Amino acid sequence: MAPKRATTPKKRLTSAVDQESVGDGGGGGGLFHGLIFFLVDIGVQPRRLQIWKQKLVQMEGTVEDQFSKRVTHILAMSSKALLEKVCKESLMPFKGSVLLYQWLEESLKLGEKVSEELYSLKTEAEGDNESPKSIDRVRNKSEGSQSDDNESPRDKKARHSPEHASVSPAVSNESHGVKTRDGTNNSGGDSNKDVSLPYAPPDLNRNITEIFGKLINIYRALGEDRRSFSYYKAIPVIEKLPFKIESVDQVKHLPTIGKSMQDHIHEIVTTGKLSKLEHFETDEKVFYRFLEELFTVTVRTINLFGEVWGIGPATALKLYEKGHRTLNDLKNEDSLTHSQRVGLEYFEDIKKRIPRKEVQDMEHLLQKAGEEVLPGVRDNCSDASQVSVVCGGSFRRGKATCGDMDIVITHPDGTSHKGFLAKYVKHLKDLNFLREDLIFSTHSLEGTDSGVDTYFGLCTYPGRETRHRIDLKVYPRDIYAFGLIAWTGNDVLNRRLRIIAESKGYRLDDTGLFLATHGSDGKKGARATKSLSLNTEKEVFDFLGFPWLEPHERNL
DNA sequence: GTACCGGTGCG
DNA sequence: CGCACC
DNA sequence: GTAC
Repeated sequence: MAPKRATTPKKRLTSAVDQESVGDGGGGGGLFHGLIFFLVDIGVQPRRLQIWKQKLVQMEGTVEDQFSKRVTHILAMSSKALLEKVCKESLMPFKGSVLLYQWLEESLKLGEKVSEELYSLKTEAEGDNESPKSIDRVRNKSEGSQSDDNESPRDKKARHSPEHASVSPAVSNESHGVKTRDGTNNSGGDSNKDVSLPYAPPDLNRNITEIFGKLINIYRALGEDRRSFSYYKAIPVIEKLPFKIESVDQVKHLPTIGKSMQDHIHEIVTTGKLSKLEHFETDEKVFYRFLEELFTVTVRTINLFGEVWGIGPATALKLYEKGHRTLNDLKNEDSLTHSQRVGLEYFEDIKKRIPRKEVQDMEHLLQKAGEEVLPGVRDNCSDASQVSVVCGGSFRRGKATCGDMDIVITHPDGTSHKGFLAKYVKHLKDLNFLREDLIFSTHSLEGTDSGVDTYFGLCTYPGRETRHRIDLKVYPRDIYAFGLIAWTGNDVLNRRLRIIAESKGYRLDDTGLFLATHGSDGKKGARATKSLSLNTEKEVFDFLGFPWLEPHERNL
């Protein structure tokens, strides 16, 4: 039954922090006496934020939860984060200081307020006289973290392929809602302004992130997911830095960068390489004394096997131990599942990236095919009802090439989606568009589960034979917004949204937003609790109190 | 010392 | 169940 | 490998 109506989340940021003033060994003193801070929480780990607030208050500063005239200092992780929180207009008349958090860190470290010069985010009076050296450098960062592909380190077989064509400015923005025949957006409608900003991925420090990227793969191949994940988290942190790292001191206090990574960074900036990585790449044995016995292995082979769709670290290792050494060997292996066989057969194809243009063509093809399977309400009625087919994933985020296609489907009438996928897949096979199946699951018919139907498979661009990975997801209209968000990503954003939801007492996933029922409610069978009803992406963002991001702004 | 991102299909 | 995937 |  109707779960308690959720009260809208409070807009307040975390309130004044527990003032349990910590002892603080030496008289921290009133370093920040008289200063009034507004902290932009975007892109800051909550824990970190909390610590900073605490410090500021300890040292007699004041922290405001809202941006106001009283504020003398704004601190932000980046200019982008800043603008998400404070609009440019209100910033212009602002006379105080706008600084990077690093200013605070340095000040805390040295025990005195360091010069604001180097940390200013202020864009001078606007218009003509641009800021001095202040910062144009900061303007574009965090934008193009070229975590090219899509998602987590887990998935997507970490193909480190180049998509470095930067971001295509021509972001097809589609609509966030359900497309209706006559082109009106019957839902997602959000701000339609298509701001094609001048992207310019900063990417100083590529020297470091590239090496860390390799370590991610290596550790994953060794089954050390945790460690791998640590590097994964560190990369975006480093990427966002507005300067090129030349000394370890500059990264000493960054989150996710601890002792070891500092050492690594030190070695990289001084010698240009990382001996640890060299070892991994050349020797192939030795390191991991404790694993040595088990893995008398070449990391490469395991890595390679693991790149086959359907084969993960465990299976890759098994296959290696069975004596296989090449992909060709695997073809004779009986134990492979159907999916793995398909993944193996089209190994090279699947790795190829798809040009944006082609994805767009295929999106149209898919939309058309959808309408053929499920003809919409004709007639003149303005409210035509038509199946909606949107390509999410990196495509929707505006990337120039895509590793695969994530198709999110729904129907405005709220019922016609049922049973649609099966017919749709059949039709697409008749069109010779879908070529091989990987996974096919349907729930909409039984009404069990949340009613999402899913298909994973391979498709081809009309007239060609190259296989591309494609996912089709059919959502009931009422939870469509959640599916669209989840499948548009990126994963960093998804996780941030989830965490925010949790902090507000909810659980968020691609099938909805639920009151965090504690423990009891099993989720099998018909869900006991229904998702809160939010019709558009915008509504979800708003509900969570997260600043709206256009799809192409979601490459966090 | 220990947790770290979560949920689902397949075999 | 464990493995793989998103 | 990092943070609690």
